[in-house]
This record gives sequence, structure tokens and C-alpha cells, in this order.
Amino acid sequence: MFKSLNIDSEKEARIIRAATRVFAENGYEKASTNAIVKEAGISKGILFHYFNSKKELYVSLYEHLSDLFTEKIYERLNWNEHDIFVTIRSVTLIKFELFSVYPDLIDFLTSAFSEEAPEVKDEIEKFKTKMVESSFATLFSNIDTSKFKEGIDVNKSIQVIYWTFEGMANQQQQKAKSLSVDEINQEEVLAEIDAYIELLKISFYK
Amino acid sequence: MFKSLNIDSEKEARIIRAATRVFAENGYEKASTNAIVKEAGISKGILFHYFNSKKELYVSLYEHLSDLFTEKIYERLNWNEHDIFVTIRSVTLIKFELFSVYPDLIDFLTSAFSEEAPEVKDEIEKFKTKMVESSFATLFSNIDTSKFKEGIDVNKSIQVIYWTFEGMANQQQQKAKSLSVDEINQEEVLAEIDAYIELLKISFYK
DNA sequence: ATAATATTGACCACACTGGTCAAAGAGATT
DNA sequence: AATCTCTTTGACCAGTGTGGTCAATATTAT
Repeated sequence: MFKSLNIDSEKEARIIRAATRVFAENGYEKASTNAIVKEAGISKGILFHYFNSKKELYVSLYEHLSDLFTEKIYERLNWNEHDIFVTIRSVTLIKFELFSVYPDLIDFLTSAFSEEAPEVKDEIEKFKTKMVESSFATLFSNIDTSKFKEGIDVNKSIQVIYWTFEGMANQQQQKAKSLSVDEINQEEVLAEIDAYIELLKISFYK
Repeated sequence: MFKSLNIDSEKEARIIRAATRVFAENGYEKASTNAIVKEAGISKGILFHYFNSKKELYVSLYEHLSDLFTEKIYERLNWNEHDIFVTIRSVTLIKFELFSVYPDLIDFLTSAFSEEAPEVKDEIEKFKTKMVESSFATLFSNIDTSKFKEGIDVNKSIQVIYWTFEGMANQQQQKAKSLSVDEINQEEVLAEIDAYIELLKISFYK
């Protein structure tokens, strides 16, 4: 499944979205397959026909989504870019893009990262190393600090920038979940991102 | 209970901490009373002797903790203060203070705020109005904007300040949970808070 | 000793769990 | 229209965990 079995792709997306949401919200053990099939609008039988067990569903989903994530990251990110704002802007845009397809992708990957359930822990661990998390560290450690004003704490400035983007993402996510699925934003969101970048540049850059 | 019944206060604290954690992590419906009694180190019987039902436990806990929270806020906060940094510094210190006594108090109140379980929703709703949330709005709306540099977006600056403190709090909370309960920090944390305040003042204030 | 109170944990009916499988549905081929 | 193949259903299963009870014990006060 996800690649092997032939399946209506619209239904596949529904299953992925439902499973992602339920696992992200409850973690592996407390997530209910009944809740997943209900939310995906499919029968219990067909889920266990595609995936033979809850464990297989979880691991397949994890592999599928972490691949999708790293793929997007590598496709869109310039690893020689040393301006923090250019980098963080790209990362944020990728996040929004993924969010519009699978709203809970990031929540799922984050929770999977610290999943403790013995049944899946080892399987997840194997993929962790090749995850972008370590690459993210290099991405943000190669930052050109010479652009920052003299006399200010560069590391703390970077933290502030990071927290600002995190805050923006959370705020937007909150808004998107209460509103309907249609995409009011896009340009509006982009404008807001750039406004914050401008503010932070004026404040922290020479 | 919490005020009515006589009870060893050390045991009471254990029950509160356990219930707070479990409810904060799982929400009302998915929280297990078995998990609570196990974590508090008491028997099932005694919990239902103090509180007659899970609902009563939840509501009592909510009332107790939200009282404790508002009390601390009103006791420590100067409502005529218009400097955002003074205000947000106080709020942050209160949060840390409460955290050291009941680590999950804020998580619990936050989750209770959006609790959907029909059994408790109405009871929670009643207290919401008198909560500080609205007062918080006034607290941060009366901010002296004349101190900010000309030409920068004041509202966005305030958001950045807010997100920075939120980020700091999360980071510290994460650290505190992995480390032991002893309080390495106190002054170290305070120094960090003040360092960020200095950075933001230099950046945003005239 | 006795009475009163605080505390235990085995126990209950029941809801929900991951997983199964006979049967029904849908399409294609003859 | 009959047969065959593949997909999908949902009632059903044994097992686990639920909120809550209560006779029995431990503890304290008299």
C-alpha cells in the first residue's frame, strides 16, 4: 500500500489524512483504528486488507510522510544560502505548502520523533538518523553572522527570529483549523511573513 | 475536598499533581482515573471517597487551579504598568513560580479552556468569563507605544516580544522535565530573561 | 477494648480495542 | 445471464481497560 496496491488515490489521501490526524493527536498506542476508519469513511476490513496491522499502518505512514517531507526540503532548499531570513522563509513556505495537503504532517512527524511505544520505537529510530533534523542543524549553524549589528547577541537574535516564525506558524495553523479548508491566505500569509522579516531585519541587521 | 475534607496536605499535593498531569496530557475523556491513582500513589477507593466522580474531580481541580492562578496574577501584577517588558517579565516569573509547584498547571488550564467533553464543558464555561484571559487583553492593550522606535510596526513588535517569551517558557519547561526536580536555574533563568529583554529593548525601543 | 474513621484493592458491568471472515457488491469475460 | 474475480463491508470475537462500588482491613481516638 501507498505504492504497492492499486487504490483510488482520492481514497488513499483520505486514509492518510485521517491516520495522520489520529496518530498525531493520540500517539501510537492510544490512537484507535476505529477512529481512523470512521474519519476516513472506509470500513474496518479494508484498512486491515491494505495494512495487515496497526503497526504496519503506522510504520508505512511514517515512512511515507518522512520521505515526502525530506523530498520537499531537498527540492526547495538551497544549502549554500547563509542568510537566515532567506533560509527560514523557505522553510516556512514549505511548511505551509505541506500543511495545505496534510494538515497534521508536521505534528505527526514531531510526535513520532518521541514515540515511546515499544512496538514501533525501533522502526522509527532507524529512520531518524537519515532525517533532516541533523541537516537542519547545519542549515542554521552556517549562518552569516557578519550581517548582524555590532554589540547585539547574535545567538539570542537568531532564537528570537526562530521563535517568531514558530509563533507565526502556530497562529496560522490555529486559524486554518477553525476556518474552512479553502485557501483565503496564500498571498496574505506571504505578505505577513515578509512584514515580520522586514521588522526583524531593521532591528537586527546592520 | 481541597478545602472541605481534612487530608494530609502532602498527599493532597500528590493527587493534584497527578490529576493535573494526566488531565493535561489526555483531556477529560481519555484521562484514566486508574492512571491518576497510580501516579499519586493512592488507592482507587480513596479518590472516589474524596471526589464522588471523575467529573467532580475534574471540576474541583479546575476551580482550585484557576483560583490559584488568578490569585497569583492579581497579587503580583501591577495593572497600571504600561511598559510591556515590565509586565511580561512579571507574567513570566509568575509562570515559573507556579511551574515549580505544579508543573502542569498551565498546560491543564490551557487544555481545559478548549475542553469539549459535554460532561464538563458547561461547568468550565462558567468560570471562563471571570478568568484573567480578558484581563490579560487589557493588560497588553494598555501598552505605552510611544517608547517604540519610529517607523517600525508596533503591533508586530509586540507579537515578536510575546513569541519570544513564549519560546523561552517552552524551552525552559522542556529542560525542566528532562532534568531532575531540583532548581538549578532561578538566577540563571532570570539572567536569561533579562538578556532577552535587553536585546529586544535595544532593537525596538527608541 | 471499643468505637469511629480512613484506606484498601478485588470486583463489577460495560465500552472499546485490534483483528477476522463469511457474505455481499461490482465489473469483466464468456 | 451466468460465471468468475476482485473489492469492500460490518457483525463479530476475545481481551483489555473503564468509572465506580463496597466489604474488609488498618489506623486513630476514646
